[in-house]
Amino acid sequence: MKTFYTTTAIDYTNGKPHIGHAYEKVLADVITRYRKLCGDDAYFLTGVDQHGQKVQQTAEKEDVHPGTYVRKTTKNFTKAWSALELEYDGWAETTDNEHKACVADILQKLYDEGQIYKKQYQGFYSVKQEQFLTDKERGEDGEFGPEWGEVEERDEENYYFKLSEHVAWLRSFVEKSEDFILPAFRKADVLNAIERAEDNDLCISRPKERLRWGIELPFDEDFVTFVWFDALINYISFAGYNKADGSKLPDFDKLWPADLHVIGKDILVPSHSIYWPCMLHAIGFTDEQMPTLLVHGFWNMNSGKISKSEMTAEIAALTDPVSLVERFGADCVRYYLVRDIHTGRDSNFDPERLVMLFNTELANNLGNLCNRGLSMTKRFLNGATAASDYDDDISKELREQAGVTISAYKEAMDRYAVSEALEVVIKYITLCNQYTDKQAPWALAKDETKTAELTTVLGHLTEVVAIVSVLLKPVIPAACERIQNQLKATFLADVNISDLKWGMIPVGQEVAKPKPVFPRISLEDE
RNA sequence: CGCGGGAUGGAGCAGCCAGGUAGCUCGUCAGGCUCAUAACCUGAAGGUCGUAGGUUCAAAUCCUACUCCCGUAACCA
Repeated sequence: MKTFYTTTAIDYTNGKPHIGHAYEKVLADVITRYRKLCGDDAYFLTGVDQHGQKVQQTAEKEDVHPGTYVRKTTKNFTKAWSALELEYDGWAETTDNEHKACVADILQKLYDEGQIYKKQYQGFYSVKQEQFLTDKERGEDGEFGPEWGEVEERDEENYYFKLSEHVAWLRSFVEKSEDFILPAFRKADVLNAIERAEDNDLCISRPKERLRWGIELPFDEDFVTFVWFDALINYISFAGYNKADGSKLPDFDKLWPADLHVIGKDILVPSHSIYWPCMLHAIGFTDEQMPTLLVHGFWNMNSGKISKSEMTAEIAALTDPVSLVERFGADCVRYYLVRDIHTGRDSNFDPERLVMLFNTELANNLGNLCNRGLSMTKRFLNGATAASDYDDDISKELREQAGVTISAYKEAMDRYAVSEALEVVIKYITLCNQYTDKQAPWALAKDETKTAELTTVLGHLTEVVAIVSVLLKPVIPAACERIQNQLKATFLADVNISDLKWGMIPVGQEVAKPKPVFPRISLEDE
C-alpha cells in the first residue's frame, strides 16, 4: 500500500519562524498523525531552504561562512518544531549532499534534453541591492527611487528552463484535474496565471559573481541554480528520487506522488501551481504522478497581513511560536491553530480567542468531563468500572452518537477540515455532559437500590472519555496521553481509529485519581 | 472595468458548489445542579443573511448590476 506522503513548504533560513510557519507545520503534522491513527503508512517531510542571496548577504554582514550562518538559523526552526511537538519523518535541508546531487542530476538531464538553454538579458541593475529592477520598482515619476542606490544598465547571461513548452499541457491538466488544487476555489487563480505564463521561460540560474551560495550548475561552473530547481526539488530529493545505493532516504516509489503539498496561498502562484508541475512534467512524470496541493490561508493580525515592516517587538513576541508554547503549552497552541481557522481560509490571530477556546472547549468541556467522570468512579465505585445489566434510552442514544461522531470526524478529517472534525468531537463531549446531568449519578449514589444505574452511567462516562482521547490525539497528543494515563488505559495509545468503537474499556477497569488535564488559563495571572 | 477572496444576530465563524423551517462558539439575561477545573445543565432575548433587480412554487444558497473591505499583481533575468 502506498504511503501517505505529506510535505510543507521549506522555510527560508534568514529569519525566525512565526505563527504562519507554525500553522502550516502543525496542520501537516495533524494530518499525518491522523493518517497514522487510521493505520496507514504516513510520511511527513518538512525542512528549510538554506541557499540564496539573502543568506549570503547576512552571513557576509556577520562575517561568517554562510554554512555556519544557516546552521545557526536552522536551529530556530528545529527548536520551534520540537516545542510544538511536531513528529516529522524526514527533514529537508537544501545544503544536504544527497539533495544537491539529485538537483544536479535533474539539471544535467534537462540540459541534455534541450530543456535548459542560455540567453542574454539586458536590464537595469541596482548595485546596492544586488538585483535587477523591473518596472514595478519604479516610483510614481517613473524613476527608480533612492533606496536602490546607483542603477546601471547591465547585460547578463543566464540559463532558462523552457517553461513555455509545458504550459499547454499544464492548462489541460489543471482544467481536468479534480484534486490537483484544494480547496477548489483556488483553481480559478491558477488558470488565470497559466494564461499569463504562456510566453515566458523561467530563469533558473545566477552567475557566481552575484550569488555563490547555491548549487552549481553541473554543465557550467560559473553559475549556481536559483531557488526553483533547488527548493522545489526537495519534495522528491528527500523522498528518495534517484537516490544512490546505500542511501538512507525513503523508497521513492512508496511515497510518490505526494498526497499533499501543504502550502500557503502566497506561494501557490506561480511556484507550486506552474513551475513545479511543469518541472515534474519535463522530468518525465505523468499526470497520475502529479501531487495534490493543499492551500491554506493566513493568520492575520487585526485583519491585516503580518508584514515584516509592521512587525513590532510586541507583535513578534506575541506571535512567536516558542514563546506562545512557553506561555500556554503545546497542546493549547496546536489546538488553536487548527481549530480557529477553516482550512483554506484566513483567520485573525487573537490570543484572547486562543485562551477562550482552550478554556471553554478543552478545560471546561473535555477536562471537566474527565475530571467529574473519574472522580465519581473513584468515589462511588471504589475506583473501577463494573458490570451492570441496567440500560435506558439516553444511554443507548449516547452509545449511538459515539458511532455517529466517529464517522463525522473521519469524514471531516478526510477532507482536511480539522476545525470541523474538532467541532464534532466537542459536540459529543457536550452531549455527554448533558447526559451526566440528566442521569445525576451523584443522586443515584445516595440510593442503594440504584447501584446498577450508577454503574452503567459512570461506565458510559469513562467510555466516552476513552473514545475522545483517541480522536483528539492527532491534535493534542500530549494531553490525550495524560487522559489515557488517568484512565490507566495505556492500551488506548495503540488503538487504530477503524477499530475504535463503543466498549474499549474492559469491565473492572481501574482508574487513577483525576487531576485537571487542562488547567484553566487566566490572562490576568500573567 | 487586472486577478482572487470576503460582506450572515454584540464579537468570531459555518451554511452557498448539489435552492426548501437561519446554525455554531463566545458574550448578555433568567433559572437549575453540586460529581467536577468558580466548572456543568436548562431556558430566553437578539439576525431575514452588503444593496438593487431577476429566475423559481420556493434563494443566505442560482443569475445580473452595484457598494464596501482584504490580499495580490507573478517571468525579480
